Amino acid sequence: MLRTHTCGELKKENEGQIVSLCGWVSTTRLLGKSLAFIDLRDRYGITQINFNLLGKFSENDSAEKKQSGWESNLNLINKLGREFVIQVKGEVVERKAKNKNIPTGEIEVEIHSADAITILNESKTPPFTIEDESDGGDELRMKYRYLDLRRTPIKNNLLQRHKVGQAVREYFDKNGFADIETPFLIKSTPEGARDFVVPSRLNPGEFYALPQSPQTFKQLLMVSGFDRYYQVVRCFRDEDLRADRQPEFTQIDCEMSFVEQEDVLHMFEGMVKHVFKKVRNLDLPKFPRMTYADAMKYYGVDKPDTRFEMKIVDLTPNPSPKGEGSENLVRGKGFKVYDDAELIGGICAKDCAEYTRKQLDELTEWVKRPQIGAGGLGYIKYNADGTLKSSFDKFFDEASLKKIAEKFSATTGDLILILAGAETKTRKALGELRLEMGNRLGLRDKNKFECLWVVDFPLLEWNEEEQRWFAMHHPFTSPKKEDMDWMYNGYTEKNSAHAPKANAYDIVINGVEIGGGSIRIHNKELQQQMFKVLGLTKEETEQKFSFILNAFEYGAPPHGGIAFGFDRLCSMVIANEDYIRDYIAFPKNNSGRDVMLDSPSPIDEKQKKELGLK
RNA sequence: GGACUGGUAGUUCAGCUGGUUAGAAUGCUUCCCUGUCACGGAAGAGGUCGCGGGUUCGAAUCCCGUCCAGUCCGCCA
Repeated sequence: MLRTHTCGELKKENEGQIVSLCGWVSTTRLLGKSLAFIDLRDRYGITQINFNLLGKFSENDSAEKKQSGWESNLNLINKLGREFVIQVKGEVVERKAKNKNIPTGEIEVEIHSADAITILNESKTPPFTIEDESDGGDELRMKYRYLDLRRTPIKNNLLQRHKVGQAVREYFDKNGFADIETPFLIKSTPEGARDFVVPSRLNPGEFYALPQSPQTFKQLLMVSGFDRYYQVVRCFRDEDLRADRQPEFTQIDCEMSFVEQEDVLHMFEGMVKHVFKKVRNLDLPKFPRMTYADAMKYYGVDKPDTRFEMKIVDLTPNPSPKGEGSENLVRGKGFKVYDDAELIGGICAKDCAEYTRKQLDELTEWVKRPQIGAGGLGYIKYNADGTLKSSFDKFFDEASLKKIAEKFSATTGDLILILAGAETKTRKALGELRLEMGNRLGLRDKNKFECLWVVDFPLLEWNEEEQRWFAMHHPFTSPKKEDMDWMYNGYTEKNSAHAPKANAYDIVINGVEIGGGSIRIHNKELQQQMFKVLGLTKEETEQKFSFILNAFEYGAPPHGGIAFGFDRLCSMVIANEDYIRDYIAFPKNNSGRDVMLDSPSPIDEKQKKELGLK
């Protein structure tokens, strides 16, 4: 070993020891001609080297010897640049001036001669500073990712990610789950995301697909009798990227046999709790359940951020057959927008009645952006003096406004924001507005973790454009028992009004979808019927899915499972954020490029020919 | 496929209602400094203002196009 210790472990107890350290020169500080400090950094920390440039000589040593020793010391310290890799041998001594900010701050390693330092490798000046707060932009940091990974925050993210992974494996092992690998070179299937595809040299003109997830394999493993399976596995989807989406990402893929939905929720809630306990020492309370319908109704999304309330209030008269909200508070006042709107809804922002015209105009512009797409923004200010002021005063008297305010349980000082328009779009816009207000009011607390299960997802959605049904989760999801009849007789209806519900569930933390799963179909006839409902012909079904249909003929057990986005789970557990690139060692940029490798790249003609591509 | 924001020194940014020699900080180089730890002080080098075209006496600045990056929408079973 070139070192006896790491740069993070020397403490006062080590005083007097002769040690050898290896690491990267973080900074050098030269103070005059006789004293220099070197911050030596490795994965474990930083240790200060105290370099006495005058050297250590006995009285008998000649002046020339002292002079040349000093000169070579000075030469060396001037030569040492940032990120040089060096080995240092010296004595651990207590510091005269201690640094309370670092764990090794009580000691330093003292050296007197250039001979104590071996340059193991030189370094060019790095293009950005290797510090906690780097001056480097994203693109540059990605290009020199190996340098970025030297920075403490990113390094810690990866080490914490390792801990999350260990906690996951520990939990599964303890609960009898077997880690079984599944292939990467598989078959392209319709439905779902776009496949990444790999040409086959041995079978010219034919292609493998990379798995979007090991879905069918894990089901086959259930048929094989491995009743508890998991895998931390790479998945591939050729879709556009986002801050929380990479073309290759890691799933914690899980499946269990002989279970019902409740068993699955219980088991994997346990896993998430275990991870939070192990990594952050947090004890999470039991995760609440919310139906998909309620999530959409009160939060405008299927992944509500429940760290704050501000639920959506529906003002549409007779919005549902049950007659909820049937009281007419908005129609027939002469305000055409509300008379015509399919949905009128709003949120109540606590203590925002003081919002200025400028702030409201800004919010209006915000909701009118094409990404949100609202036509406009209505508001009611419940002033501190009890009066009410709205953007539609022309049409509403104060009593009417008061009634609306009551519906929101608003009190003086509150601001009610109202959107109106087509139902789906408006509901979504309200959800976005709610999150935006949550941001502005600082309600999305970084120290808070609110987990919940969203359950009872619709099994299928009618797609108007393609005039066919789409599986909301995936085509292997089983319908709820009470909707079984629909699968055979109801599906000819071409709208989502009576669409069946599924035994499908998502786990959501702070408004981020961390994982999702379902109880699967394990019956061949039902699976065939599902493909039929989805518009696949018999031939397509046979060609694409015969393997799983065949398997179902040989005693498939009832089974269900879940898959977690491991990258998202990590970014959430480690930093409570929704940006995964800093938790992946070598991520890709917005256009799916690896800017370090400059990949993807063209291949040469010979290679293409060999693969049957030309 | 679309919306928005950005692209100026090695780096992060300012300058952008057109007009001297395009600035700051940081990094880099040299010198000074014996307890620093974001060390301090002095000096210096460093620029195809993303690219192409246009308007103009004159463009980093205005216009058009284009490329790249980021965030979002669509998309992501």
